[in-house]
Amino acid sequence: MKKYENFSKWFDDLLLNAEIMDNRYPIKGFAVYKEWGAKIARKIIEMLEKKLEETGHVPMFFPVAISEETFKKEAEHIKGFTSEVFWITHAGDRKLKKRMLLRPTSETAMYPMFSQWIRSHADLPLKIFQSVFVYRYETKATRPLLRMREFLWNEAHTAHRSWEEAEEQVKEAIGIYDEVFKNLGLSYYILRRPDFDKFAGADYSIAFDAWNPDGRVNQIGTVHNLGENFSRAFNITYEDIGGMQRYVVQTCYGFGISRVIAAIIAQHGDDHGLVLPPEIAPVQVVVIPIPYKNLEDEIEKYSRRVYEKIVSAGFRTRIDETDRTPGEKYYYWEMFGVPIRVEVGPRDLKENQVTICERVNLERRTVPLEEAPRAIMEEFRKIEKKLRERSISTLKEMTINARDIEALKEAIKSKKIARVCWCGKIECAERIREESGGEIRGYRVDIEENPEYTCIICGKKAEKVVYVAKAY
RNA sequence: GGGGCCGUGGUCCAGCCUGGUCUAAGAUUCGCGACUGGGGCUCGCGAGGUCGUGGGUUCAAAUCCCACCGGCCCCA
Repeated sequence: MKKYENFSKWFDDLLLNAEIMDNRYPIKGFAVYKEWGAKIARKIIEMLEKKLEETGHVPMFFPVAISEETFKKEAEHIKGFTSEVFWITHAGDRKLKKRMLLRPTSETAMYPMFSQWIRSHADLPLKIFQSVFVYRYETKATRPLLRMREFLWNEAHTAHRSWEEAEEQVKEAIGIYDEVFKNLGLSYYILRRPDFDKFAGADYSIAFDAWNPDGRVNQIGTVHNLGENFSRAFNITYEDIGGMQRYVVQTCYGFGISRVIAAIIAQHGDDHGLVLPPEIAPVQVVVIPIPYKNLEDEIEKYSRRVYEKIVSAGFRTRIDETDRTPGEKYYYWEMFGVPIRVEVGPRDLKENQVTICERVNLERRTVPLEEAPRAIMEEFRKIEKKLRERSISTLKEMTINARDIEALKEAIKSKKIARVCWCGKIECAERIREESGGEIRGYRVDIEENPEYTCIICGKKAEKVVYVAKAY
């Protein structure tokens, strides 16, 4: 399996072989999360929800069904989503008088409740989240994990007293996502989307675009400042200290769990299979006994001792005592991305040591059994560092500074992300898309970048440095 | 939105153009046994297929035609 030769096939094969997801479910855009995928998803959710709760967000679960009437309250929002809504129109063989829909996102499920819950400034800020499946009838080609009609995400929704408070909330949200993504070793650009590409109903949107080996960026998270757009539509008001009724200012942000799994696979995986950051690996350490003739019993006994030692140090550990050959087991567990393999053979038995092999570069070293837990912990830190650094340098290599249209076309064609100067006009944005096939994803918000050139299309003064790429 | 390619045991794939020799070949996987054992070893026996679904043409369809479902690629 060659990741950089045929990413699409590599990715699909890996999903199946590593038991992440089985895409053979007979409905387009729907698939099964198998054990490995489900466990990874749960670990990611755990990491994220912990951070959300630490920053004052509370968990809730809202219904999947939304009434048509409620859904239609915010004009821009409907425009953005209506073409991809799944409708509930029948109950048994009776046609419903009032249609319902499956949430494509939960603003319209939540905000009518917000307007009942929020009475005074003392009820603010309100910060809630849920990790749920949402439904969008995608018309473009669906892809497992990357573009599904049912996908798993975490969405948080907040309400505030003022624009300034909401701005602070946007920063906090970006910080939370950035920290979780960084802990997973991912790299990406944090981009403010151009106005024509913002979330339907938002004042502005900021998104996390992760790199992918095929050059198509993967939007793994978005943060929106909704202003008063929804609070006016849903009449969410509070009484301020002076006794005035005011509209709340809202934010919402979505963390694409399915897409984060895709990014982990795509950025860290290699020709041997998955490479998982230790924190989310369902199995962190696998013990492989290497039996030799006439030494089977001793090796078995010793490798169980090794296993007990590692388990009791708190690592998620498995011992592979099947009768396949050691080499087969190496390939097997590498496929599943287990960060550390502990090999236990006659040499180790004799020296009272173990051989540990890390997944990123498949480098081995031997350590005394007593020191194994400490050495494993050390390797975990190194693995995390190596993954992060490798991913960052790939993102750098993938980004091409394109001065003119030819360079832009060449960059997109060769599966890169182009960095270009743009005047801000929509006509020029359209030309960029038509000429190159990539779209403007936005300008960076983590650092300030000043245009070095004029607009790549019209040659007039450039307003922003923007990033252009194909997208999922 | 427009165009093209594809669908055959769990997986990969031959056969299709030129219908009959297909009772569908091979590899892999899986089960049992032996052997081996520090990177996918080897051997024996065995299991596994409504040829995506439905309809049509024909004496005869995996093969030709139509529709649908599913997958992939290119263009917008």
